[in-house]
Amino acid sequence: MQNECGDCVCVLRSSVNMKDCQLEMLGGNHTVVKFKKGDSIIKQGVFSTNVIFLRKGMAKVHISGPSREQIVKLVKAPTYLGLPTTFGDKINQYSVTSVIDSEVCFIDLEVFKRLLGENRDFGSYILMELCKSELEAYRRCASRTQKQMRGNLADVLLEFSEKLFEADQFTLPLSQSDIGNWVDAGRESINRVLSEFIQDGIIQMQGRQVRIVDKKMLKMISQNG
Amino acid sequence: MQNECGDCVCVLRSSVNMKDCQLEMLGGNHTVVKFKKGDSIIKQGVFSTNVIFLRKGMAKVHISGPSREQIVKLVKAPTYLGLPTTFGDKINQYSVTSVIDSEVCFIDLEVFKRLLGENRDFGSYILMELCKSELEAYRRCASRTQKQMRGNLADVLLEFSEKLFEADQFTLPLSQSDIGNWVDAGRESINRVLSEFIQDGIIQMQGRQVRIVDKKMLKMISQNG
DNA sequence: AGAAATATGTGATATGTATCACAAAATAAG
DNA sequence: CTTATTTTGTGATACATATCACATATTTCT
Repeated sequence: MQNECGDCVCVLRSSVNMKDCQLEMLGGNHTVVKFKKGDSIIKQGVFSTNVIFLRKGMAKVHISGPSREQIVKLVKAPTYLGLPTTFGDKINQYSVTSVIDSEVCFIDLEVFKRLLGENRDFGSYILMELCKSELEAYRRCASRTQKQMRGNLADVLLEFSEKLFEADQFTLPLSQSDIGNWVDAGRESINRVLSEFIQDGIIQMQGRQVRIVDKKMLKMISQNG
Repeated sequence: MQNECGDCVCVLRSSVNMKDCQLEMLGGNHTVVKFKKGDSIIKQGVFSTNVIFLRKGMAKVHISGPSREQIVKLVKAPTYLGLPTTFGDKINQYSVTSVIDSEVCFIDLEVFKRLLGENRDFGSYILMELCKSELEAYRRCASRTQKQMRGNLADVLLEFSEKLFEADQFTLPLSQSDIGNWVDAGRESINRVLSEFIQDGIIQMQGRQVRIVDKKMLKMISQNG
């Protein structure tokens, strides 16, 4: 258990000067849970008293909009999940669902808050993280609404390739209709553009296995909207 | 000067237990500046070392997107401006421009950080604010992209009326093309829908003076997309 | 006060995507 | 293994909005 927790915060420990006693406090107040692909980790509308850390895996953050479910972003381990929804409101304001098998660490909110107070480095680390994700949210939103489908889909493919999987070949963890909910497009349109990309020799696909062939072209498409 | 600063943080002081010595520290390290309508308060791409507090007035937060300037949100005093852009990055990641004559308080970043560390209440207050604005950003983005123009414009009018001016009658601080940049629409479309609303007896307008006549109908339009 | 720049009002047309309607695959469930 | 259920593939059509093209106000500047 302690051991697990050492791993769990090791990412932070490198940048944050965390005392052993604080690590122990954390170790004594957490639970590790496994989630299978498709399982709900955080559910919008439900009361929450835990800070959640994604140890392994990948998850989608989504919020219910006026007419459909909007995917806000995809995140991969290691990262905190739903800090805004935990601190900003007692009731979860969005959902998080694992898109591949994942492992999650629940930390008691009070313990986490105490830690924030005691360890200034840790506090400013969390503050920074929040700021960055807010900035990212602004950028994404502007980009999504101003580009058209081809550009947005190119962005998604590039994000999978460069940020999430860090490979030219990967398995899409989302269905086409989910991708549609991410980039504000209909499922059919996603399918059509994907076909175009294959036709044009930009990507290859078999099932959900994607291979990016012409990354330069993808970046071109991403840029000119 | 001290006096001014007492006002400046009075909003916080009510909820945050700030010691007099901390107030003084703040008082000694700030500058109050006036901005006229249209002046740039924070400029994207510029190096920044100040936390900025909007004492009086109203400002638009905007970010340059792939093809045009995207207005992210409108804020009114009293509020901090650009915390994410100050903490998240040394270089401003978005711009803030006053839309009516405003008064702004520049606080040295280091002093602000020290304050965050020393005063736990203040720290968690700021953390909360950040979380809330991130949640708000998610909600807005989902709403904007899923609703169509009439719904979005209704939202904007309601926001002016209920959140920003707290009155049924007010003067639009934005041009129609700015409103377009806010809700992702062309200037002409905004104009047309505005005319429709007038025709339908939902609002009255003379110049930029707006009077909301049928608020219920506006809310209806806001909801059904 | 007069000139220049910016903001509004309104038609006609173009265009990207949504939506509907099915068929075929692929996955999950019993 | 068979039956449901969810995904994917593709055409035809509809529609909301962008875009273009002006005319007219209104504000700003000198």
